[in-house]
Formats: sequence, C-alpha cells, structure tokens
Amino acid sequence: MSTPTRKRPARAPTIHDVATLAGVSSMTASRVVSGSTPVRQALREKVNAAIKELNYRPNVAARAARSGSVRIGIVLTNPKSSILGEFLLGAYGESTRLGVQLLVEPAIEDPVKLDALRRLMRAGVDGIILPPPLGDSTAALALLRKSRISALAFATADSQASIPAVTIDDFKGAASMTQHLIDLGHKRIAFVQGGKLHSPAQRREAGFRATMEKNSLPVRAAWIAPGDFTFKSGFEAARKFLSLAPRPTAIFAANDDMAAGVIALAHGMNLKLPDELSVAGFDDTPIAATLWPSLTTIHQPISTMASTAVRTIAEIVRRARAGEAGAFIHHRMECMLVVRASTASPSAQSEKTRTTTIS
Amino acid sequence: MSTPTRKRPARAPTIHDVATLAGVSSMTASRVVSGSTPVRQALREKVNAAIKELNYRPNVAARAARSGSVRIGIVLTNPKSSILGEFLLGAYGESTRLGVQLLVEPAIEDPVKLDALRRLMRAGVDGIILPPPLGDSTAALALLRKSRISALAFATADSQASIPAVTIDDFKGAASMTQHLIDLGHKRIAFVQGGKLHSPAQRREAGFRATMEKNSLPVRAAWIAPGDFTFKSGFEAARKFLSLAPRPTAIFAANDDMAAGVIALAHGMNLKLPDELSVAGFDDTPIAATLWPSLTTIHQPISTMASTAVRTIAEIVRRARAGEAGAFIHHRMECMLVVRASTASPSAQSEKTRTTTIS
DNA sequence: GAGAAATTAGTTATCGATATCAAATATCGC
DNA sequence: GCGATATTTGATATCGATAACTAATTTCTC
Repeated sequence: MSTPTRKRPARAPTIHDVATLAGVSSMTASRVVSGSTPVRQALREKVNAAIKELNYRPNVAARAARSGSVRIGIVLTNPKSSILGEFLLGAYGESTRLGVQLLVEPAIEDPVKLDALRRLMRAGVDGIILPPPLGDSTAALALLRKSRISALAFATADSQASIPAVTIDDFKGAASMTQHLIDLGHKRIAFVQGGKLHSPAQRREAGFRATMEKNSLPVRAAWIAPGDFTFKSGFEAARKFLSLAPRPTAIFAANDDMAAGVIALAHGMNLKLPDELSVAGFDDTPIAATLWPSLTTIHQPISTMASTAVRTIAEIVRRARAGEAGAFIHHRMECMLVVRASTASPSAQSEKTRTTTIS
Repeated sequence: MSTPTRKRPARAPTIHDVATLAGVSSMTASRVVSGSTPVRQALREKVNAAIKELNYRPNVAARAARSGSVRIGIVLTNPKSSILGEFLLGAYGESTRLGVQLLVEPAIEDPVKLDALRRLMRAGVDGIILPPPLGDSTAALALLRKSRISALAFATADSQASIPAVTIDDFKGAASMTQHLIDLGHKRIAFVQGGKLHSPAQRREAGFRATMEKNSLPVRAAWIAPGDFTFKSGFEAARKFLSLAPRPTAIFAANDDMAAGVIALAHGMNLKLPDELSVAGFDDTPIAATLWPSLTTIHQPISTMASTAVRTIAEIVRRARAGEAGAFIHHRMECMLVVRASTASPSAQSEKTRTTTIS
C-alpha cells in the first residue's frame, strides 16, 4: 500500500518531459512543436526524437488556456438532420486540433426566431457559424453586426457575399445532375424546389433551368413544384407531376428527403423505378443509399466543409482580435455527382428487369 | 485610435469577474459552479445572480488544464451511421460540460482489426468508449486489459459484464415490439437476425423468441433469417420469407436498415403496406421516419446514452487515478416502442386505403 | 575585425480555473 | 458557556503550454 518505491502513476508526457529528454528548455520544445519561430536544426532534431520517443501529444486544454481560447458557437437549425454526424465530426475534430472551444446550441424554437443565436451571444462566443437558413436571415445578420461577434455562413451565402462563407457550388452541382439526366435521354424533366428562404435552393433551381435552356429543352411551369425540403413536400410534388399527361420521365428534387418522398409515391403508384421514372436528389444523406432503388444524388464534402468553417472562423476571430481588417473569405468546395440506381435511360423499359435485383 | 479611454476589449467573463461582482472569493464562486462543496445559501444566491448577470460560462480549457484533463477516446466503428449525429451531440456536450478531452478516431480498416484502438492508445488516452462490435471483441478487451487504460462498452455488454457498460435493454425492447405485433393480431411473425458478432442482436432475438413462446405462438425455423444489419441482408431475408406459403403477416427486423430492405422488397412485389404485411424495425434511426410507410420501431435514447457513457468513463478514470478499485458500473437505459405506419392488424385489408395518404 | 543588426535560445509571467491547505465561522455535547 | 468538532470560506500554488521579454549567439557591414 504505502510502498515507497511505488512507480509514479503513468500520465501523458508533457512538453517539459520532452524538453528535459532533449536537453533544451521547454520553450524551445514548444517552438519546435508549433513551428512559430525557427529553431536550429540540431536542436530541432533532438526535440523531434524526444517527441517520438515519449509519444508526446500536446495538451490542447493547456494550450487553449494560455493562448486565450477562441469560443465558436454553432447554431443547430436541424438537430435531427442526417448529415449532422458528418458535420459534427468535422467541426469537433478541427476544434480539438486548434484548441478552440465549440459551443453547440440547438435551436429549440423555430430557427428564424433566433433564440439559439441569442443564447450563444450571451455566452460570450467570439464567432458563430450559421447553417441554413440563418446565413440568409437578415434579422440574424443584423443582430450579429451590432455585436463584436464574427460570423460565417455555412452552405449559404447571399449574392453580395457580405459575410465570410463556406459553401458548395450549388449551381454547378444542379447543372451536372441535370446534364446527367439529359445525357441519359430525358427530355421531360420536372423539378421540386427547396424552401423559399434557402438561397442554395434558389441556386440549385437556377442551375437546373440554365442547363435545360442550354440543351434547348423546355421548362414548363407545370414541371416545377414548390417544396420545403421535407419528405412530405416531395411526396406531394410527385403526386402533382405524375398525374400529368404526358408524365415527366425524370424528377429532380432539390434534396434527398424530397426525392425519398417522390420515390415513395412512385412505389405507391406501382411505377417501375428507374425504368418508368428516374429520380434524382441532392445532398447525399445516408438515406440516399438506403432507399430502393438507391438514389442518384450530389455529394457534398460536409465533414471537410465543417472543419474548414471552424478553421476559417477561428482565423477571422484571431485577426479581429489583432485589430486587422476582416477579409470576406469565401471557400467554395467541390461537389460530386454520385450515380446510383434511381436514374436510367427513359427508354430502358425492356432492359433487364432489375426490380428484384440489388446493385 | 489610441483613445486612452477606449473601453477594454469585450471578452468572455471569468470566474473572477463573477466573484468580484458577487463580493466573494473566486474559490467560492468556483464551488457554486461545480457544486463540489456546499456553499451557504446567501452567498450561493449572490454568485448565481452574478453568473446570470454576466452570462458567465466556464472556460473548459482552463478547467481542464488545472484538473488534469482526462482524455477519452472513442472508436467510430461506423462513421456513416445515421445515429452518429445524435451520438456525437451527446458525447461532445457532456465532454464540454466536464472539461474532458475527447479524441474521436474513425476505424479505417475493419473495426475488428483494432487499428483505431491502437492509435488512441498511443495518443495517451485515459479511457476508451467501445461501440459495437468492439465491446464484444475479446481481442480488443485483451489489448486494453494489458494497458492502464479503462474501457467502457457502449450498447453492448457480454453476459459476464466484465467491463463497465451503457446499454439499453435489448431483450425488453424486442419483447415489447413482438407483443405489439401479437396484440395487433399477427400469428405468423418472421424475424431477421443481426450480426453474429453483436451481442445486442442475440438479445433482441431472445426477446422475440421468449415473447412468442409466452403467447404460445410457434417460431418456425423458416421464419428466422440471418442478417448483418445491412439494407441488403434485410432485402434478401424478405425475399426468402415472402416466397413462403403461407407468408408471414409480419416481419420484425433486428434493426431499421434491414427493415428498410424488407420494405423495399415488399414494394417491389407490389404488396400493400401495412395491410398485407407489417414491418417493424429497431433503433429509430432518421431513416425510420423517412421510409414509406414510416417505420414502427424501438427508440433508443442515443444522445443520453452517449453523455452517460462519457460521464461514466470519466468517473472511472478519476477513480482509477485515485487508486480506488473500479466498480463494474452498468447503466441500462429505457427504450421505447414508437408506433408509426408500417404495422397494422393483418385483417385490415379493407381498411380505408392509406396508400396515397401520408400521416 | 569591431560594432550593429539579425537570429536563436532561455526566463519569467500568465491564461482561467481548481486542488490544497489554512483560517474563520458555525454547531455541538455536556 | 466552554472547548471540541464540523462546516464553510479564503489564500496560494499549480495544471501545461505559450506570450513577452531578455540574454546569448551568429551574421553582416564596411
């Protein structure tokens, strides 16, 4: 019990352990780790060897404590979203790496009521990440402008780009999907719109329309239906489209949930998918791969976007603290067409029946 | 610019600001916040008023620095899982509250290869949370037992309960679902098994069998099909079941993804759901509400379970550091039957046609 | 090659919170 | 009501890392 020779409890090695082993001061070791100031090669190598030997990993808490930890708030406008996992993975991973403190606050009331935003502001955050639709909310932006808090729009950005943002090129994504459908031979293509308040929805529709026009295909008013990004609105849009004569041969929904609604109604009408109807979505949520047939959609690098957002807002906060003027940084990431089983050539009627085969 | 009366830059309030405003020492304020030691009511109220007035939020970095931050590792065995969002929300929320450092490491190779586990161990974590199937992996447990690292099994626990765990009562959940189907009037109920390596899958099957037996209903061998928790395996199990004569009137899959597969095949066979076939799942993933018809399933409080897991392993680590013997804490949380549209009475053939109505 | 300028390394103080120990106050037994 | 014990509060040191400053060394200029 009270053995005097008891080995001291194992603990994670500190920068001081590294410095002692390397025979330098802890400050020098710290500089090697952070790379903030050059260190002579001979010492640098000794320190690096010690780091490897001890398996040293910096204590982010201590680092953050000294360096004046930046606090970043994130408003969760849709805590049940299926892309939340990927988003949080990227955001928290980066925050751990940078040593910034992340405060995640779910919007309990309607997102546009700004309750979560107010709670975060009162908690003393230095920067805020605004997912849709808050990045487009003039009320939210006005509220933030009055404060000293920096903001960054995630996946949305108004055309004036008045705040920093991390987005994908929604226009281009929608255009590539539309072109995919046209290349398959579709001519009668319907589109389910996203929410009126979401600027990405507008850009997706613009990408659709532009590509149709470029290919000299008509966009009839009857082939456009309103939607609000919910399963139900997709379901109802499909009911409208599929009662038309002639029917559209393809339906492109502005997100996956609505595409799921379209597919559900098509099943209900006993249509053979994808031969009698092609369906396309946008977002590549986990649902896309689980639907039957699995959904052709546009993949966004959510995790990378989230880590970029955290890194960017942290950088902006740091600059603002140093009194530097804030640049309107805007990262636009690439998105990618993912072709699965829900789209096919409209004339594929007699193609090998895939109704009971799974890709 | 250099106005001498310039207000000092706004910054987050500290415990010291709180203490000054309340007219007490910072230590007293700290005790009020943490609740570690009782504080006289009069002072406590003054401190709480100051906290509210200043909107004080503890700086987790500083707290962690002083308290010897506990590092908890989490192996992500399925980074694409749709319950990941809820899981991370609970886990990170609690880690922020407790000031423990969370290292989340996705398993890049097969989970049973233990690559992520090894990386976490080398990073000097003090405790590790093991989601399925690692909580059942003897190799993983053996590796950990050799080290000084504490472990906690999430959602799995072997019968000997040789390590601490946070689980739900899978047996009870499956039993309540089975009873629900029986109460609706089903007699021919088929079951899709989960992966052989997942102990929860075994317990779910046991719950199903026990309840069938209790109600004097037969469990034919042909009404049990193997599965591995994937959409595809559910799809194939359904193909097997629905070619039988007489067909089962209900299929209970050990998770939602497999239930989605069952529903997809049933649509492909033009069965009217739920009238001609009831389908039930387990987990209540976001997919469940997006399927059509929406899925009757068992809801698990993932977010609460995750925060409980973090709190518990942090506590275990703290005890181990203090040299106390580790108790085998096992939290078993309640799960809940969620009845949606995919289950109905088997004789409901002529009920009002809900095929084109959405609930 | 002397002195100035630039570079690199070390010392000390500090971030915000809490562990620890000491002091002050309240409570109790008889 | 006194000393003893229990409870509550405060002062100080400290967690691990780095900012800011100082000291030492190197490099450069003419």
